[in-house]
Amino acid sequence: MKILVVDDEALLVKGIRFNLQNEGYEVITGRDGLEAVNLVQSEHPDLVVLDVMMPNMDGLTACAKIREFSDIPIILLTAKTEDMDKLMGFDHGADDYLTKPFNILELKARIRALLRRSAPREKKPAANQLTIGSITLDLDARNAYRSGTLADLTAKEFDVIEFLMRNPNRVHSREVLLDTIWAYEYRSDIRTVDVHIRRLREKLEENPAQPQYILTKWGVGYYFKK
Amino acid sequence: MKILVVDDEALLVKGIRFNLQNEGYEVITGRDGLEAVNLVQSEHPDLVVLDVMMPNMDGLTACAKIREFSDIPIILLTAKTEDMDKLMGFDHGADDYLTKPFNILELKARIRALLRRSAPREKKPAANQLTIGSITLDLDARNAYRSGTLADLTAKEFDVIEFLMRNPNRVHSREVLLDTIWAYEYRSDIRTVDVHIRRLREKLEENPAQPQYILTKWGVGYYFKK
DNA sequence: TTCCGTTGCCGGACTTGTCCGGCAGAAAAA
DNA sequence: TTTTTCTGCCGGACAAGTCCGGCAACGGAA
Repeated sequence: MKILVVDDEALLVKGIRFNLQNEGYEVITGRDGLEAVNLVQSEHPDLVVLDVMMPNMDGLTACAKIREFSDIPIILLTAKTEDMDKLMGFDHGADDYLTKPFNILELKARIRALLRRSAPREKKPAANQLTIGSITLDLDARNAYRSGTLADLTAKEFDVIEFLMRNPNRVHSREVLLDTIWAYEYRSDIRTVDVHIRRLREKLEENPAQPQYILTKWGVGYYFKK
Repeated sequence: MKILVVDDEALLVKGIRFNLQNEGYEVITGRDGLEAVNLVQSEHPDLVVLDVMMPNMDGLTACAKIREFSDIPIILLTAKTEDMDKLMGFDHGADDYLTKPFNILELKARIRALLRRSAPREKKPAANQLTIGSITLDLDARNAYRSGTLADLTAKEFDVIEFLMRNPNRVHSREVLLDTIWAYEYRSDIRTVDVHIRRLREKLEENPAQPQYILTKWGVGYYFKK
């Protein structure tokens, strides 16, 4: 998550940056309203924190400008409570307001709440994936993950592990695997399966010598243990 | 727009109700947390204002309960600033927080901001464009931009990149691309896709030799990386 | 004419299949 | 039960095959 912080008080910006980075956000900064608008266009942040009083272009104008082309969440900062009161009477398109000096915990909480609300729209295309134990397949991207880290599988390898994971706890003979995965390609050597199993273990198992998922049924074939 | 206000101080509720109704909102009210949860389920309001200190069930618990079945915007009210500080440290699933006594203008402004964001149901005859990373498509003008500068794509090239960007992070085989993009035109050679991909990379990637968006899944096909 | 979509070709990179020696597990024998 | 035999599995190495990207060129449409 990338956050843009814009204020002409360098010290304040530095403090906010430090705190947000500790929280795991990526932070970019600007000094005035003009910069703010440009940075939103070029950097595509996920949220903007804007001071109201700034040189070049004030925060309210910048806020309106940004709203012309983006629906990104915006938090406005004001120095005085009186300004705040005036602010509240109108709809500037901002999503939240804070009066300086503010509690950094409060800023964090408000950022969290806004991101939580605006985030789900990106997640929507519900990841088409298949997870058993610590192994996950992303069926769209055709990627496999072991404990969250990407394992670089080849096309055939992915075909094999997908078939095994779609039919777990069930032993498949080499013949069956060849027939279904290798399909109508010419029927190759039966040991080919062994090699693919071995490579999958190397890439997906903690300890390939003692696999806990891709198991051998002696004298029969292979299966994926759930 | 229907707003649910829940607080055990009848006078405060009355004041808020009066103000919000003047603003044109429909207002329903409750006295404790249990009622709050039930009313959200039965009345389906568009937003909830919840006091933290209440009999029967406090506001935080009610908030969590509501979050189990609804994504409706929630504003929490606290009596003391100290409570507020504690509140801020955790993520309760609320969207906003206010300390009593508060300016009624501020409450109105926050309600307005939350409803604006959660009601994109009337939205978007606006800019018909599609942006991922530094690549933007203008679907009306059928123009593509790399970091804001126009890339001069041909018709087919635009068709290809549009399809890829509409289905990002998902691998498409050459066959699928030919079937969907070249559709009912006579089925041409499969390598045609390769050439179009190459030209798109030349026009849209910083470094076409090491593309960061238009990627190859070896042995499978191509995909657009988000 | 110029531009665009298509096709063929080639070198290099990557993947897949095969072979083989060694070893582990299962079955048979003691 | 323990020991022996044997079958099947594993892992390394290598060879064959496949795929990809770049280049060049052709034919047709604008």
